[in-house]
Amino acid sequence: MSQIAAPLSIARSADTIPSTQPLGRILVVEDDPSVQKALKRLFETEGYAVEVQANGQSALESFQAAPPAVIILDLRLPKLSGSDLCKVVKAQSPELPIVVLSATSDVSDKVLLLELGADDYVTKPFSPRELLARVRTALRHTTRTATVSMVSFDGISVDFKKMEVQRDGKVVILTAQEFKTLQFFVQNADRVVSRDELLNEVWGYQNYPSTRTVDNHILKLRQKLERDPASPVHFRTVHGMGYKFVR
Amino acid sequence: MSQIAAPLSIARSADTIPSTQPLGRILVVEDDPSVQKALKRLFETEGYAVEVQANGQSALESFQAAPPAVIILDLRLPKLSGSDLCKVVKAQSPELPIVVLSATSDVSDKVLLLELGADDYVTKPFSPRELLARVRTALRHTTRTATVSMVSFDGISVDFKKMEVQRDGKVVILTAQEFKTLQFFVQNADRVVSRDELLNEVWGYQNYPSTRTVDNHILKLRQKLERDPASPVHFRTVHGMGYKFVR
DNA sequence: TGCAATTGTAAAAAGTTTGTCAAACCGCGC
DNA sequence: GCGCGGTTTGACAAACTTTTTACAATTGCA
Repeated sequence: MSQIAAPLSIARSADTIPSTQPLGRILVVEDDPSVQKALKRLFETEGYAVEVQANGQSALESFQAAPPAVIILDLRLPKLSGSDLCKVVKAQSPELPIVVLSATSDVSDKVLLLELGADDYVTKPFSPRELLARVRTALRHTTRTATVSMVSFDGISVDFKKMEVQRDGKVVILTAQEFKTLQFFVQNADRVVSRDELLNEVWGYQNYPSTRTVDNHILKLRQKLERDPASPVHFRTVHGMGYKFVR
Repeated sequence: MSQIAAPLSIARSADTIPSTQPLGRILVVEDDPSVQKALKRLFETEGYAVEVQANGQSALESFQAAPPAVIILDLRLPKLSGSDLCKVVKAQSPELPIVVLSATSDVSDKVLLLELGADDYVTKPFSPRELLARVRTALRHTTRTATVSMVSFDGISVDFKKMEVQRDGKVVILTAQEFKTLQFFVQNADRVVSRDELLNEVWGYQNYPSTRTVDNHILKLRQKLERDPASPVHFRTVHGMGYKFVR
């Protein structure tokens, strides 16, 4: 494991707008400008939206204005210490994952982190990939759907664990995005959802494809799941509003 | 890199009682009150039932009255030392996983622990998430390993005890990593697992190879086990999501 | 009825993810 | 230090998905 900061990802250039999956917004709280810069670049190349705050006070304000998906937190901070910030945030949003960056000496006490409510920690110097992996794990965790793992209606059954859909006993293959869309619809059955809401919830804050994209996905879902795609029963259009899923 | 993490989860609040089935009861044996409190909170927010005992003697009594699903054990304990407790428990219930919290990362200590019968250990500055991960792994381990030590399908037989795989009666040699990967797949048959999950579960918490590594191992498994590696039946790709093992 | 806005549809274009191979790397016993 | 398996990485092609685009069909309303 000889990780040096150098050749992490050459694949995507740092300044192209990442058009990848719905990752989240990351709040980096760090006062050292060079670390700031490195972290910002690291996460941005991976497709996250990054906000950097240099001190605890401003970080707290930022968090309260718009909570991010994860916080990466240096423990040594001016104005409001990392541990205090951690406590405040955890009191307000227990589910928000916090990854602490610390110098080895800071964590002489294992109690500290637990009490703070931090979810994970990485000691400096850390490998970029390690930090990424931890952030991803942290995200996956909170995002984990603790809801039902199967639904069925009208001869269609959806198994969220297997990520498999069957119609009349035959497996129907859905793409990742189609599956996610279906999942959202199932979880929001009988409610009218706007295209914008779908884009936000299914596609994520990062990507803003044109709203026509949504229509196309609905089209595919209808073709694959409706008995008569021309007159859909489950994936209904609500003209001028959006769509409504009915079991 | 795409995370499957669509932001559509229903977050579970920390203080609501989880309405899902109980994950299991954890016995925490720890004398430091602040660590007690922190551990209790940590596991309870994750949906476990937690019982705390401050010394070895009372822990032993509690264990005998009602064995928990896992024991988390601090080695330094009053009345009855952690290592003694460990021995007694393992003599009575060899299957009960014990995760030891140890103060030092001393190697001889680790050997000792494993001799005691502990299943895993976490050394001093540990991240909460890491501890959680180990507890989960420990739990999964007993529930599966206890039931199956052999599987066979489609002319392939896997013997977990002997660490041997045969295809059509002939021994197929797998490397350590390949075997672990296979084992994980077998234990999670029919479920879609992401590359990140594989990295975490099979490669472990401290290793962070690139996700390309996973693909290569899948490739090897296919070459060694599938009848037609070009169109795999058992090690299926689920595009955009990960892989799914089907018997 | 007619008009403007909205939605359906299919196919092309753009973009991403995965399969595969060869080379680099790492730890270990000689 | 040297070679040896096993493991990881990087590159590129192939497979597959998603987005865009263009046009047709439908809807709601004056």
